[in-house]
Amino acid sequence: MCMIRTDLEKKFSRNHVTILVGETGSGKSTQVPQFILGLNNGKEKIAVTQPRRVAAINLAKRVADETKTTLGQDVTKLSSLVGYTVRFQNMSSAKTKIKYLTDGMLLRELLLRTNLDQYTTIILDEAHERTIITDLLMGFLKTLLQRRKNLRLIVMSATIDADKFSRFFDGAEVLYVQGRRFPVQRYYLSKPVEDIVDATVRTAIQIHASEPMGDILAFLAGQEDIDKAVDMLNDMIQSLPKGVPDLIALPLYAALPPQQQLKVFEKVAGNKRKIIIATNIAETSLTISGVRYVIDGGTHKVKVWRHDLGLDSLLTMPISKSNAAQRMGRAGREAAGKCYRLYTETDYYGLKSQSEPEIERCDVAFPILTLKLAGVSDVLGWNWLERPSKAAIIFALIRTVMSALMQLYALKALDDEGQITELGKKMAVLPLPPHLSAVLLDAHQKGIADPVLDIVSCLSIENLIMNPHPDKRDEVYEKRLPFITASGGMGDLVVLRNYVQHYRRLPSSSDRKEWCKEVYISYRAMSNVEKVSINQSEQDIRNQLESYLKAESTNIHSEDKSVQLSPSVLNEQIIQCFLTGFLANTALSLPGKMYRTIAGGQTINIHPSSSVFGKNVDAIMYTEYIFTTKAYARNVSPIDLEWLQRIAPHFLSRRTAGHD
DNA sequence: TAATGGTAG
Repeated sequence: MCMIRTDLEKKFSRNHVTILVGETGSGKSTQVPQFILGLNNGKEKIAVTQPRRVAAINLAKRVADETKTTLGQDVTKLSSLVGYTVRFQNMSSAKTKIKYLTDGMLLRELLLRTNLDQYTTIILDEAHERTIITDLLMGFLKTLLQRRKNLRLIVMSATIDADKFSRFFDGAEVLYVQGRRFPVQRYYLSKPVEDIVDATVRTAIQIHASEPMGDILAFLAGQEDIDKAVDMLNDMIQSLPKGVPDLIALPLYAALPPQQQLKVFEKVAGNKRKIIIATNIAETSLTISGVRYVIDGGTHKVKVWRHDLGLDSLLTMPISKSNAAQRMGRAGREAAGKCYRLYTETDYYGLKSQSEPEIERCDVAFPILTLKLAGVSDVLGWNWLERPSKAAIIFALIRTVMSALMQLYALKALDDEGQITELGKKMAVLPLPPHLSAVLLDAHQKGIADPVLDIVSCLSIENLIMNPHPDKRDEVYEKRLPFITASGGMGDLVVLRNYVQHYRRLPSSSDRKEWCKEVYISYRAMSNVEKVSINQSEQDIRNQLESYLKAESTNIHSEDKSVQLSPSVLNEQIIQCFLTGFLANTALSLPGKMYRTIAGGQTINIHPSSSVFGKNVDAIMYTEYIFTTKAYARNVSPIDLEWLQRIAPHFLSRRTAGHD
């Protein structure tokens, strides 16, 4: 770091709030906490937040190495100076001096113990990524600093947002540190290309034929393009002239089975070169050593919340300059590198300097409920980091916040005056999106939490059911068929529960692994849904949710009734619980296998991956609604119109007036 | 009969 330690220490001990600017890899995430620890004879207690779990865990391990201490909970070890806390693992104790944690964890601590008295210093790392949670933390911390005059805050960021952060914290001092990085040569296209997959493949072959050894990392937007590029490269490799080294093409995206993901980290033996074709997972989340060449396709997929329709859409969009810089940097981590941008230099200068913060593009039901829980009544006037300057932004914010408030009102989390209800408080504490919290609490009240927990746990984990490569599709679907048949046409939620029940009944972990592989379900994800044996420091989702419910049961009558019910009656009741959370996601049959949503009157189709696809049912409920080539409902269950009439008579009669 | 950027609790 170019700024010397004593200078930084002087500034940190004097400043209430400091903005520290430095590129990823400058060592600030491991060094700064150790500087702080030295300030006050080791009396400091430091929380360092990270947007991602892996980063929190790895940083804690590195600092433990550097300080020659062991990580952990074990308080008998005097040396347990460094620890970490993430959702599934707590490796920290009351003695931990430097605690790395995900920003979501710090947010929970803040909501449960408002003053964060256990810390003397809070370090928010990677603040420039502008996740919803980091943004919320900054707002809450700004208020907290007024109450806790002795609390030190350090916001660490890449260059771009430093001034904005400084202004937000009333002109906090901005300090700069420089990391060690190698130069990366940039190349642009002279004119735009039409087929980005083809251009990526040709660039890769050209690098391979003419450049010195070193691995290649290429960025494309999605799984489809990546699989296509890998297939094309594998075909072309066959016809490489003799004497040219071997080229090994590997895909990388989150929905890929973990085993295949690991392959990108393996060193290739001998005279060979690796090319990894990845989504933006390789931009921040995974670092692959040995990369000297980057090919940047210039696009990524972003989730955009259409509050007018109440649906998420996934769009392929141009990246921002800061994404481009991050991608380029991947070529210069170990030595000088080269970056091939598959767009023109003019196009580059036309890119936005950064992507829109998450809070501006996503469903804000969760952040709004969080603010309400924290006692904020005027959510529009709250000190949002994004101080809206343009009327358009204010308008968008109002519309987004209003639709989130309406959703929360419909879920009975807010009352007529917009105040948080008792139910809303319980919902806000559960680590689930508001809709799923509503479902689970309803199930708990009805005494069927047990089976609903199976399903809710599955829905709240990412990349559980994987998408097989087209070659293997039929084979995998055949293995899944018995579980679909066993659902008796009750829909995808019941199918999901059939999977969990089967998994649970398998006798050994190798059986479970093997079965997951057959049906293309992620074993790693499934073991987070439900771990069969649990260490003290580990918890799975099902257990975590169950313990929240137990803490709630003092005033709710809830003995488990699910075992007394026949399977079909139970399944009906399960779906009725989901209706209380997903009332807005219901649709009635139209001629021609189309459906019309009850709430908005839009036409939608059942996604072909659903077990209800092609069936003739009067009405459906779905937990996911996405727009790709058409509007699709995914995760679909048939529903009975009587249930709707019973649960929400007003909703149904008002909405279907005129429907014939 | 079509298709799933990445995170977090």
